[in-house]
Amino acid sequence: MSNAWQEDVQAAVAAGVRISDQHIVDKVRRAVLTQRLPPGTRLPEVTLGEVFGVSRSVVRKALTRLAADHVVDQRPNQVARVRAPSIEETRETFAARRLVEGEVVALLAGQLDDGALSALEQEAHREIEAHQCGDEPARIEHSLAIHHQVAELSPNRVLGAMLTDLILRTSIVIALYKRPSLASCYLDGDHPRLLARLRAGEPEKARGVIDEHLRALEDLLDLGPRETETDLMAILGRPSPAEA
Amino acid sequence: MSNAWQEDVQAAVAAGVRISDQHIVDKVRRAVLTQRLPPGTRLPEVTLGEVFGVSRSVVRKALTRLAADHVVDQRPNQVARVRAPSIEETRETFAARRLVEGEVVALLAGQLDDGALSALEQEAHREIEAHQCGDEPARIEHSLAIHHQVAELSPNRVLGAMLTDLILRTSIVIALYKRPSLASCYLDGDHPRLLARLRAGEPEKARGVIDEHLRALEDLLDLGPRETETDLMAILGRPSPAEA
DNA sequence: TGTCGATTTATTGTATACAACAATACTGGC
DNA sequence: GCCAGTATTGTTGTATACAATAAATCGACA
Repeated sequence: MSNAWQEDVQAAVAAGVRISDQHIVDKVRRAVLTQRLPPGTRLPEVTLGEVFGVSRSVVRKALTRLAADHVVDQRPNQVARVRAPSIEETRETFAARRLVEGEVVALLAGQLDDGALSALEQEAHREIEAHQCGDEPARIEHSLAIHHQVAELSPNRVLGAMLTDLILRTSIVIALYKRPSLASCYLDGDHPRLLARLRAGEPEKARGVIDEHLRALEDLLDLGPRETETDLMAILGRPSPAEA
Repeated sequence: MSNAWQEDVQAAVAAGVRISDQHIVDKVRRAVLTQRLPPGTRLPEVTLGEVFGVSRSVVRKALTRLAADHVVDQRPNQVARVRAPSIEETRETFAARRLVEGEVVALLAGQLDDGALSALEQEAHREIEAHQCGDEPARIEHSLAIHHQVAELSPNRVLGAMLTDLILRTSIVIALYKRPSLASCYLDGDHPRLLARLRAGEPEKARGVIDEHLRALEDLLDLGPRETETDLMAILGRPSPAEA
């Protein structure tokens, strides 16, 4: 029950930081992203309230927003749970992200000033460093930072917001379906290649790089037919897999 | 203050229909869509609660969800208001919808069974009838039904949900920025053309039809430079337009 | 008369109490 | 030992009370 998670929060509370629903949303999102809160985890309102030192009112608002962000499942009269997207939805999420992020980088190609480009290149460089050091959490951090900045920089803010959402959802399912054998989902050179296209102002090439990048990422996941265990269950005619 | 709107709600309450946050969300969404609730309208929690016969708790949840749907603006310590997207955001929303709906219809081309296709064609036919009768509300209803069904039928559910959101947002800004001189935003033959492409199984043609359709729709709006009045205000150096 | 300031009002933020519902555990019968 | 029915517990749904904040109003003063 008691995660290392609670310590951060209690420290924040002790420091007098104002805990609002936004903070809870951020904390939970981050915890889900880093798999400290694995899919299916129950998130009772009172428990969350105790953890954050607020009442259910605040927690409820946070949960509603997290549900809108597809991070948790909120069903009537039932405890909220961390969402566990199906394999099918995972594929669809990747397809959607290819479409949206492809368009965003195409729009961005040749339109970025040197400052933004440099910041991106710095993140890419740090990602490589982190990977060489074997520091996977840091590597993920920098990789996410690149995509996140791309979303932020999108000239089309509507698409940018949609991309932010899709990056979050993709990250969740990557954590969920990553092949255990793989130490990392690092794809060598993809990010520098993308940035080179952006700098060179080649929209379609940039779109192509992103498309390949995301396809390669998806291929790294274990999205094949279910494992033997669950397959047997299905064959034996279990009424409902209880899996969204 | 008292709209015809309230009557429906009070009738529903009298009929013993269970009013939940979902109902409020639907009602407000619909009212915004049909411009019975024009952009900028204040939506105080107590007032809404009285109208629907529920307490603020329920209203708050509904407002939070409506904010997530980009229908209302919910800022801290401030009364929620019906969102008034800017002209820039309007253009971006249309661009996003062209991208997403284009992809969806491309995925759909040649993949629909006759039942779904027939249902769509019936809506298109009824739209034409309504237009010929001069019944604009009905025409909008049928037009929306077509796009809505396309979103529902999307093999990629993630894209489908995104499209549903974009259809709503587009409808809002159409109502907002429609040229007053125009009686209707009807585009002759576009929908039948789309359905023909879907039936024929021509993905790229279908994408092209949607793209043109949405561009034509956008061109029907008054998205030019601001009017003289507001322009003067800007020139005179008003500190902040206070308009999201 | 116009503007600044204080007071009042309107509205949201938060906590809490109770009701309704779901899931679980327990007990009695078979 | 197993199943059904019931009691209990856990959890969410809703309403309400009070605190905190923002907006509006009014009044004093220049």
